Amino acid sequence: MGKKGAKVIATLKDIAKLADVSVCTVSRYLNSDIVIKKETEERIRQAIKELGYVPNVVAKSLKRNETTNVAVILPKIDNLYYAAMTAGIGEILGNHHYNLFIYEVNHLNLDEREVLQLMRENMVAGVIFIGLSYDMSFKDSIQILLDWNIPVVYMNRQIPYNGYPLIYPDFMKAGGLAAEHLRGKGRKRTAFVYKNKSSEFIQSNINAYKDAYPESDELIMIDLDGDMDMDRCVDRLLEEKADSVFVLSELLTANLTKRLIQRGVRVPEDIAAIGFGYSLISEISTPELTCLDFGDKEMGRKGAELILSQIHKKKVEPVTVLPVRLVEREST
Amino acid sequence: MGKKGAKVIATLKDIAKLADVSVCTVSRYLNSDIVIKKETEERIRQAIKELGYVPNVVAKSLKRNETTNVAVILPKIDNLYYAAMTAGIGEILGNHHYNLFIYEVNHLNLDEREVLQLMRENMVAGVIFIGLSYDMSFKDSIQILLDWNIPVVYMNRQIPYNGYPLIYPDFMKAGGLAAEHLRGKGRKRTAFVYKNKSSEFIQSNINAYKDAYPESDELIMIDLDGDMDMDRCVDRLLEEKADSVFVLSELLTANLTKRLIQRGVRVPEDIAAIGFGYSLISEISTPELTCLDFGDKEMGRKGAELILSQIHKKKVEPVTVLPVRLVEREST
DNA sequence: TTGTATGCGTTATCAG
DNA sequence: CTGATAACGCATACAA
Repeated sequence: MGKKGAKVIATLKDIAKLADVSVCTVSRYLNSDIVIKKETEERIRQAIKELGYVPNVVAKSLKRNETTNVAVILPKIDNLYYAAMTAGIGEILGNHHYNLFIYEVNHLNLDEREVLQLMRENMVAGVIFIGLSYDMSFKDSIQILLDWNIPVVYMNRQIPYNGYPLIYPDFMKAGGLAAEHLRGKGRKRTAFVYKNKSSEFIQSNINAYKDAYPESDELIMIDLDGDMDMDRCVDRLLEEKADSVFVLSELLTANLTKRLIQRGVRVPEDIAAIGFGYSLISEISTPELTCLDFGDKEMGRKGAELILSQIHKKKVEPVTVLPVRLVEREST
Repeated sequence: MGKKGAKVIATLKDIAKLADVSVCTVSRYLNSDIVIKKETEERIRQAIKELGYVPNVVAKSLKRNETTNVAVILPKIDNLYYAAMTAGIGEILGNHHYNLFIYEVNHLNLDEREVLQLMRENMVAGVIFIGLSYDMSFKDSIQILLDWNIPVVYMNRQIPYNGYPLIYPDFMKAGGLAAEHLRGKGRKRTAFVYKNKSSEFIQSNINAYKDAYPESDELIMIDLDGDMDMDRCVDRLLEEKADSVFVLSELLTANLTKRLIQRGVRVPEDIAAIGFGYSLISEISTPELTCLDFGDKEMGRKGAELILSQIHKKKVEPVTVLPVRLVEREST
């Protein structure tokens, strides 16, 4: 349609012919390492323009045995936190002219080994894993990528160093920030409310909390699993005469706060609420929620830098811990 | 380290040698079109296993002059709607063993032409654009992809057909659903509240509304731009004695509702609120918001199918309009 | 400063 | 049923 039927794709050879030089000279011009005579350069430039030449990075990748594609493997892309991390990753990658592959493992009907094999089949330059706190996925099988010399970054989970760089927010500090904040508000009977968290994750938060606020009462632990629904959770809070909740999820904080108010409990007067996570959820809630900002997007940026450094054969820190921030709002 | 120093990557040639067959036989075995003698097949299988062979899809792509990578170009990935669409796209692509590239154009410091060139450089099999309603990006420059024989789908915007398939929710129907709903609730003085929408978009919503509810009072139009902040918007609603608002954004609906309640207006008793968009925002809000579900994820799925069909040289509908659903909750 | 020749790993076209 | 051999588009060692 456009110009003259099916457009044929111009290659290096075509422009070499048109510019009356060798393929190799054109390649040199494009990758501009070596100097070229001004005159021939002009002919090449003309030919490129005339034929609308676009380089073929697939061929280049094959030849150079490397791509500029980085893969992100995550549990769920339509989740504000993972999306924010992904945005940060994409920003840095874009700045460095790298492309971003997304693999949402929930959708992929493949086992871990197959997903990892996909990475190598596609010759990705590096892989960033975004981990769920209650999910052990890939933690062990990742080794195979290292065997294949594919750089890896593991993001958002505090796990022991195991040969690939880790980057995660300072979850320990989070517990401490919450503790100090609630102490400042004169709260002593705090409940930990959570769902789908590993016991190590819970325990380390408890420790951080107690360290920062040793004179607090014994923590009331509420795991929202099967039997324990939101209403029973509220019952429990009232029975225990809790004066505050520390919820390990922003959405859970919003839902719990809403339920408390429906049940006639005043927030923060009767029970103060503070939650994990800083997105529009805590801002939309009524009352607006005091929450912990884990800097998801910044973590994405930093993680991308970690993967790029490795791709460029630079040494990187084994473990990067990012600062956490407490955002005070109405719910405390 | 792993096994024996730097692991060498096995190629077809290597397994051919080990299995004592020709390269081409191995290739045939892998792509299993033609039948192979049982015995040699077994030798090949053995060799593949022994050498841990993984195919190189970059080489394959070069040879076959096509990839299995689909690009999604969107304004912002850390946005619930676009993320939901992306999730739908990824689900279908994954099922068909296609990979998903993400290009967040806000981040890319490139002009449109360069972004499109990126698509061809990387030999993507197809491109899905996710459009903002107030953004004209790429609408015209897309033609160049068609010239290059790269299939395209344009998602989430109602624009005139221009040579590439369109898929979007039935925005017209949305206005109608809202109108019918408010009529059913006996509301007559409705305000349209919006921000960053094109005048065509506004106008077509007005038309849809009036068609479905002709006996309604004249609509009160409130554009939340520079001067018009949320508080002035509330003032205006009270002055005009509005009994309902139809907000063309879910987040805006949540914020407006919150502000109304802070100002002592009862929702829905004094003013009923209904908004565009169905995500956790409307569920978290107090009161929970009646809203219009545009089926973002499903649109993603359908869009992915559209691109796959084109890649496989099948004819596709020029325009696909997806149904919209009204979700009734507390705010009306 | 430029050209020739080779190969990256794969598929496809021939023969055998 | 199987095997040479030639591409695909590009980068590069080596010559000139």
